[in-house]
Amino acid sequence: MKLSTRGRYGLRAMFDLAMNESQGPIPLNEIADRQNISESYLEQLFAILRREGLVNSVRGAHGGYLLGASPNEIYIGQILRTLEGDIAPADCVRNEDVAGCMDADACVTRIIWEKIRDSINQVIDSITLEDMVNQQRLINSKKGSNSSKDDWVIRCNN
Amino acid sequence: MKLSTRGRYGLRAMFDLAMNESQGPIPLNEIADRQNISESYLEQLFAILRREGLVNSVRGAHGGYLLGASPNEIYIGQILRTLEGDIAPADCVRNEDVAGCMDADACVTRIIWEKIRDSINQVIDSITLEDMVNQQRLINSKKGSNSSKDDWVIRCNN
DNA sequence: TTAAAGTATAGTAAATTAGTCGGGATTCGG
DNA sequence: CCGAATCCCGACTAATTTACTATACTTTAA
Repeated sequence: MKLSTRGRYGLRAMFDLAMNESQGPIPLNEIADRQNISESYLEQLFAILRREGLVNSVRGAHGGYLLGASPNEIYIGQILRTLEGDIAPADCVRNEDVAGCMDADACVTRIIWEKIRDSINQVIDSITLEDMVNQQRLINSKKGSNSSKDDWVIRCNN
Repeated sequence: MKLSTRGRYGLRAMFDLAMNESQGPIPLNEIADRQNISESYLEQLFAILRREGLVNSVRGAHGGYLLGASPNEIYIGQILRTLEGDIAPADCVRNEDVAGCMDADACVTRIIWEKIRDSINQVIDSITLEDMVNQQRLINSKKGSNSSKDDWVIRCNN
């Protein structure tokens, strides 16, 4: 019942972009360094995110990636779903593989999976990247003067 | 982000026991047949459930398994957690492997994982086996006279 | 005594995950 | 125009996890 690294790394990388929005295009190696994620793996993830319009790319020297919309328009649900597919505890409650669960209406466990799915979606579809950025800045300001530029960097791989 | 078969099969098997509570000990091969789950795999799951006290076993001929408590005392959260460990989208928000996420308080993604975890737990810790049984009987009664004894059997593997 | 059950542990095949690798195609700065 | 910095693409692979299977018990009712 864990998210895969796709979703977890992807969210961190998008959050990284949001924190650096004003800096122009951010090259992947910067994100990879800051977040301690393999650059070539990130390339895969960003290819997916780009197809979905969640990021824009700028090719060539001094290129990099930009958010595809303002941080307050990007919900983390979009990010996670793009990278992981529908978030659900069982296949029979994913839109994708509507997986012929015959008699679905009469299936009590299905009702449980639906409730779990819906409660997850309610969380991830109510938080934007902007929310995350604001929360991070609040945390940093509370830490006071000894906060460095990279205080917001997420070090662990979760 | 799917539950494994351990949790999914386990819940169905426990629900099966709850539906048949009055029948005395239920042997695993009955559950395996009804639920279309490998019997030897179920054995493994029931070994875990037994250690946790969620079921009691009766050995020997005419033996089988009984619920370890009344259906209204068994929350599906207990079942899922016993078989899957803490339900959480990332390791850093599991009680089990408190996995040294240094600076955890300052980690914004962690806050998201916590919210997801909590919303899932709220669902699974508010539903009992009795709730499931009641809901199933309600569904069956609505279907009217043409309902057979095994109308509640879950056929799909989700 | 025998057959129907549970108990325990090890092994294994399949699937998924989490990457790596190699070679392009673009673009900027000099 | 050249070369370095970048994104782009697809195939490949290693590691892990999952989902069982197999084997060899022990216990108990009839």
